[in-house]
Amino acid sequence: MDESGHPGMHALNSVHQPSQHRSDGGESGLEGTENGHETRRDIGDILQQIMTITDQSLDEAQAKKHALNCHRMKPALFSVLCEIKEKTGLSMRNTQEEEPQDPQLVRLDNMLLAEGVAGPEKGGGAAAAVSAATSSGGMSPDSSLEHSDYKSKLSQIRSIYHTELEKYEQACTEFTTHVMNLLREQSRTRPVTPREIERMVAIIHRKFSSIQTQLKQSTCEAVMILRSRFLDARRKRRNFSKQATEVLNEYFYSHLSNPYPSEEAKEELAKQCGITVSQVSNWFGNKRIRYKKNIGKFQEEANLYAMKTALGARQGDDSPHTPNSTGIGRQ
DNA sequence: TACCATGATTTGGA
DNA sequence: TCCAAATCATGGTA
Repeated sequence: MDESGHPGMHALNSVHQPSQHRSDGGESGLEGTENGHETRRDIGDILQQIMTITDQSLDEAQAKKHALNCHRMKPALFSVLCEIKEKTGLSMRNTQEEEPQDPQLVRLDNMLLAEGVAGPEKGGGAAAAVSAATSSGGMSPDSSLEHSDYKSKLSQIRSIYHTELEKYEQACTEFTTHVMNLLREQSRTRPVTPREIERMVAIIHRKFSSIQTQLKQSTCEAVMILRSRFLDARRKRRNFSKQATEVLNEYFYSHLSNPYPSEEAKEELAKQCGITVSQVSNWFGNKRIRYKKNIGKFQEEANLYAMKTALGARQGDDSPHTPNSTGIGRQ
């Protein structure tokens, strides 16, 4: 390989062949280095000063440091050291960079977003859980208290999550700034390349990111526990109100020949009873099968509602009820 | 506490 | 997807 082609070598070349770059013989730079001997003496001199700097008092050392910083050879030497360091360090560290995004973190982020813990505050998870509960036919007015409890607990989790996240982000920023300042300060006395600073920042971010992952994980667990408690609660059976049962029974017995309410009828009944369409479907399913199994037992109830229906029909001609029948069968 | 009532869920068929 | 049938799980009551 042609070493002279390496960018790091330009600095050295400029030391060895000053005449190529500076022909004016000015004060600064490398005038007077007609051969390599003087250059080598210069470098040896600098190295000697660096080696002895630890044996000196603070004041002396500061003065020496200043003198070194102002030395005409310093930029060139520094540049070469940086190049060498970059070259030797890269091969070892390249493997650590450009890590793909952790799939677990992606899952956690998605879940927190879906639950309404991360991202903009909205109905989110509470609404999702409630909708899951209602779609399977579970939300009665009684559960509104549980719902508000769920929402307030989720809100607490959200608040804690955001506070902690903010703390971590602030700590990360502060620590990064501190380290960067430290490295910049050190770069005056030792070769620290900008890429090295970037790498250090990336390392710090990775460390803080792993802490954030733990926070996200525990937040997800808390949401899951809360959610399972809420969904378990929905399984608790609550009897419908007397009025709701009456409305359903009225419809059932007045449509005994065909007790299969249409989707519209179910929606209307659900609205009247303060229950969901699924609950109406469940109720009719249970009622049909139980009536069919034991018509005798339900006869009294059937008569009662038939009477009610007849009374209603006599009071108003526009009665919504259809004529009664004794047998169940789909039409 | 046992028993019955009842709402919800599961399973299998059309 | 809707329904029947069976079953589960809980509420209410004697």
